[in-house]
Amino acid sequence: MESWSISSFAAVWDKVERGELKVLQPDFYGRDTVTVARELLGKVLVVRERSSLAAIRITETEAYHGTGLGADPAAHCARGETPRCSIMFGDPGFAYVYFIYGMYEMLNFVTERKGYPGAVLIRAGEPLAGIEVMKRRRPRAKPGRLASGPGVLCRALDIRLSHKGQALWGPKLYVIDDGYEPESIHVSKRVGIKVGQDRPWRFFIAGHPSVSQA
DNA sequence: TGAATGATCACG
DNA sequence: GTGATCATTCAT
Repeated sequence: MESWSISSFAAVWDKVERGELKVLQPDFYGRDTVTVARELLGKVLVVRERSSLAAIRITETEAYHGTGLGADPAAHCARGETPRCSIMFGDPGFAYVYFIYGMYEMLNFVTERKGYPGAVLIRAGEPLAGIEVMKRRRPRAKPGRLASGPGVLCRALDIRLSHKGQALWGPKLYVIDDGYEPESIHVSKRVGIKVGQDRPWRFFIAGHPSVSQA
């Protein structure tokens, strides 16, 4: 679809210092989870490698938040703070990564104010940079769908459990606003959950080839 | 439609 | 300690 000409981290940082790219700060995440999920569409996730980087443009997200009676039952935090989800109760702007189905990592961004739990699941993205290394990690995937799904997105970007707790403004993970504005954002029920289907908290860029469906 | 595959959590 | 569950993926 669209290519990102930047292929080295030095080039990214140069543009950040010149104000052409903006690294999202914790205040972006420290708001209502559903709003953050919607506004993350079109932002660029950069994973810093040794001397290069891998990057995707976020095209599909889901919101999970709340705890206690009446809270979103699909959220890990719904039944209170446990070792796995305690980071959701903490400061916003950090990665919440968990392992599921014995096979896949899932990448989330912690939202809301400290004390109230929330996170946005990053479900899909359009490959922008580091495409060769992503292909090596997912040799059977079609080029435009290297990160089309929350599990394979982590595979393509080599996001591991060890990334849990990483800040989203560096030095390993960066979420960047490069000025791109999605043309049309659609909303739907969340995918792959058995409860909480009444909440329309999935957001995606309409018609984008990296998204599973409309 | 179901197998793969293991961390997590609610029990006791 | 144990068993059910799970915000998935891919091949059948």
